[in-house]
Amino acid sequence: MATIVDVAEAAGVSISTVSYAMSGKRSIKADTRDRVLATAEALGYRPHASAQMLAAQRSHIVAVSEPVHPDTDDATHRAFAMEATKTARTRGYDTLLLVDDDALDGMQRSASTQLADGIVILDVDEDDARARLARELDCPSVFVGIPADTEGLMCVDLDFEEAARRAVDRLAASGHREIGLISHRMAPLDRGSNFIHRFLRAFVAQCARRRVRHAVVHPKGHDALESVNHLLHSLPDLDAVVLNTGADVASSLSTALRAHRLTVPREVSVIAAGVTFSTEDFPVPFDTMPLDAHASCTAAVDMLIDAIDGGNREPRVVLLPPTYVDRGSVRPRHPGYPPLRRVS
Amino acid sequence: MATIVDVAEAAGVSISTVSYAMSGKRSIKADTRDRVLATAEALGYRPHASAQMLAAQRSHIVAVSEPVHPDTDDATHRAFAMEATKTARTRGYDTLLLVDDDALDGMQRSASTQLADGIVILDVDEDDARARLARELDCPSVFVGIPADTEGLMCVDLDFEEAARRAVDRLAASGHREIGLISHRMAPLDRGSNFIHRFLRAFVAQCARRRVRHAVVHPKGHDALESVNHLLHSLPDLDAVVLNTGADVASSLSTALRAHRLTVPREVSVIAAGVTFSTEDFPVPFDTMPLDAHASCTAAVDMLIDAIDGGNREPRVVLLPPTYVDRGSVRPRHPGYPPLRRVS
DNA sequence: GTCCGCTTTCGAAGCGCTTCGACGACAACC
DNA sequence: GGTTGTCGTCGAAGCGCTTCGAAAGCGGAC
Repeated sequence: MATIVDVAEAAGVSISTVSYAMSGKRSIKADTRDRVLATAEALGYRPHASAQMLAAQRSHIVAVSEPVHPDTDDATHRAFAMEATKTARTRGYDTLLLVDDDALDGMQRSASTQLADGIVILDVDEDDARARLARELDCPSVFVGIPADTEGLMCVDLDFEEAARRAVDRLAASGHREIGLISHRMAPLDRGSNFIHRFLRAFVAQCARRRVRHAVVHPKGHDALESVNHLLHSLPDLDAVVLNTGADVASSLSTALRAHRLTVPREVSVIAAGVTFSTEDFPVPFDTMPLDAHASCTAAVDMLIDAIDGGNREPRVVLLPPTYVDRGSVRPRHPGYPPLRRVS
Repeated sequence: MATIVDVAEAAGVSISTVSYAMSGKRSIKADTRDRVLATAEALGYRPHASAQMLAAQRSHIVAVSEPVHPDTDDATHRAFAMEATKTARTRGYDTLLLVDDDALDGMQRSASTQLADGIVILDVDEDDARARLARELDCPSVFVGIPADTEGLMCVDLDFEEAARRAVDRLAASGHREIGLISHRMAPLDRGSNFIHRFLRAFVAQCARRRVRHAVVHPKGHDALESVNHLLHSLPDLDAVVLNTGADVASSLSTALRAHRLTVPREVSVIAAGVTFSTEDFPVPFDTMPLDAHASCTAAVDMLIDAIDGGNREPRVVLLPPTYVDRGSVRPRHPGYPPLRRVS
């Protein structure tokens, strides 16, 4: 392995010149710089990561805390880990994976040994032990998700409340009067997964505000049929369904409705909100306000890096506005109702 | 942040004594050691990771290369990443996640900057560019999966060939004469995903050897019905199905068979082989030879660490013998057939 | 009393890089 | 001609740890 000393000798300069030529932190005469870079290239020189970390007091590594629960949705889980890693990489950072058994320990360890410059925290619960730890650590961390107590934290997430409100508003405004929400299963809800609660509360509140009847169901299995049965029991004139659930349940919704002689959007309008999967390939695609792992992770990683490099550790909560993708699964209920203005 | 110097001063010893007390690499008088450790504890001393790496010339980090394809199975993907990380952690190593865009670059980078001590390579294709790169790098790497050319590589995987043979043997030995294989979709197969090929080839060969008729189908959608239709077209007297496919297809198999008035194991025996999901909670659980992410990753990480710390870089291919879990989904075809001896 | 060997501890030399202060050369200015 | 400033480069001091060789202290053998 060639070291900076080898490059310096081969190029006939001092090691500090090599360092500055490579980092660009001081001006170096153009031909010296070119010669140094060419020499480095020729020798296959790659700076030694730990030497660089030690000298620069910066590891260019971020830790990603990603707990796994029995009810974790694999696709979502993976998408967030991957997107966080990708974004970090484009910013010059590598990512260290912290798994659950090790969540608190791992944060503690990577922070106090200064292995990581910062921490991204995924899959946040309403009452999350990692939030308490994050406040103590003097290593910046960003939460992707909003715990109940955000005091002193930096958080980023889709604005689930706004997504719920927009879904209800859009349905109410186009004349729907009985809206069913198919939420997530009880397990993650009980655990306190933050966004399910946020969506649910905002949905219920907005239905009250708009004076539309509503019902909520938490599916048990993978099929939507049981959920649809439940909803129709509470709302015999069900005319809209909002989905904030997994791909399995969502993909079987049309079939489940058909079992009751209901079709989308003729008898029932559907909006999927805050979901990671795409409904594009469904037999009947649904209007969607996606939970975009890429957007969330990019925002989170950028905030983290701004805290590391820019020193901006101001606690704050950033809510990303939902985007409404119209796929024609919402149809006005009253004949002659003015055509909908396309939102977004 | 307390450093080793702070601990040394507070404990009234030299820094080398602190170092040895903590690492145990030289004997230190018991009461000195205790005093040092107590002081370190009291000061909240954690050795600085990069300083340790630099001095010891060892990062205690392994990189995990995990490409993502459009056809990647999320659950499997996640299980392997998590298990690799967990095992590494129990051995004192952290894991760096290398995502696809960055697969070759990432390996190159983490190896040549000595950021990683070794590399675990997941989701291996038959013709994998990472295999070529691994041969050049002087950083040890272990493949979880077997590429076509294993020259100079260290590889670990479930013995898919043996799993296929055992499935066929067991079915043939209990009188089955028409075995259908539901394999994976075409996409990963075309891409060259190594284990699908290995299973497939061994299955076909063993059917020929045992003189049983066979047919193979690659499902298109998530439902098994279409695959069952195909199999029944080729094998009207289908009496057994071997599954080497995803959870979606597998979970709908019983229903799909029922559509043809076939039940498991009455008319059709079923064995799932080389699968990551459990069939335990299926309405009809299937006999399974699981692809155990934990076992594979443990073997791989241990092999890697033996290469790093033990210096054992001998190229080799380790095939993990399949375990047969009997759940009663295989029933002898001929009345009076001697009861099966439990394999496994 | 001397020498040997053992245990326990220390000092110092790195590991490979970054970065600060300084220095030499040269041009510009009064 | 001296002063000032700028540019390009160098030397050396770290960053916080590991590890090697050696020294100090001590008991036992001769």
